[in-house]
Amino acid sequence: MVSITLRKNQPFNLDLTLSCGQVFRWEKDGRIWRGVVGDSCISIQQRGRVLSFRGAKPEFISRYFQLDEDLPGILDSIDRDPVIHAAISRCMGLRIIRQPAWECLASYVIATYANIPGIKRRISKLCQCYGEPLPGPGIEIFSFPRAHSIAYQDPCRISECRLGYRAPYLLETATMIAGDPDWEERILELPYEDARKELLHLKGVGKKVADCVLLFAFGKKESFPVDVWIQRILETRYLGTKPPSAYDRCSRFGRDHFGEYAGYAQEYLFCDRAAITKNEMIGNQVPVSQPDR
DNA sequence: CACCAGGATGTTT
DNA sequence: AAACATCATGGT
Repeated sequence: MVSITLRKNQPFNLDLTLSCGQVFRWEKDGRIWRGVVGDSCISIQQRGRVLSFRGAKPEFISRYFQLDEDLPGILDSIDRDPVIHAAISRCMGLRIIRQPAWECLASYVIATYANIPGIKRRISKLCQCYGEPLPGPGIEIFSFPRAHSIAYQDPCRISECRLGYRAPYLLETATMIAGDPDWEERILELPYEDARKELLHLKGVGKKVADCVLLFAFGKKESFPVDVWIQRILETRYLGTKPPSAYDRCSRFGRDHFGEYAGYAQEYLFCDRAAITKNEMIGNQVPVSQPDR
């Protein structure tokens, strides 16, 4: 058991960070969260400013949860209207996790047009079918499968994972990635727009999935993914429902309105989506200037 | 039982 | 460019 003591000016909320739907392989067991990152089975709990964990070194934990990022500074920079202000205060301590790139990519290809419990179940099954058993006590725990395992191993078992129409997308993208070992380094070095174009070549990767991968795996914090919830929030609280709001309009608005850390704003809005969309009070809309491009 | 979900793709206007 | 149908599955 190892511990990290968070600095006073470094807010962190483990529960929100692991439960808000950015990662899909963590389960809470009492006070303890258990999950797999890379080849490590990790258990971790938070008591106030103390993080206690097994299965990983402090540096690994710190990088995974991005504890070195200046969260107060980031939140201050995106705190530009009453809606995001309320979300920030309700979700204080939520951090964006630095995910392994392939796991993030594959997960969000699978995640399209499904709800979070269903996504978690499918990913769990995918790990059972194609992952490798990890050393540990008790029940068998599997790593997230490598791309070449999914691409070249028992394609019949894919049906067990109940991916539906996403299965061929995952198989094709896994094949592409398995044959392109340098893809992660290459994309990492590209700026947001260019990296996005690269990802969009992959099957099952559209704008939203690409933006999620850029935000959650490649550290592009200006990325502003727009799913149905974010679109709903923008329509009801920011942009109104005038034109059928296209993806590009919403995403560009997010980056223009919230700035270089728009991705954090997106994640706080998503985390607070239930509260934001509950009161359908008209007149609660944020007055914003919309540059029409 | 309806309706929806961290959408992408291919086709038609 | 924008609207549309379609896709498979499970949650609520």
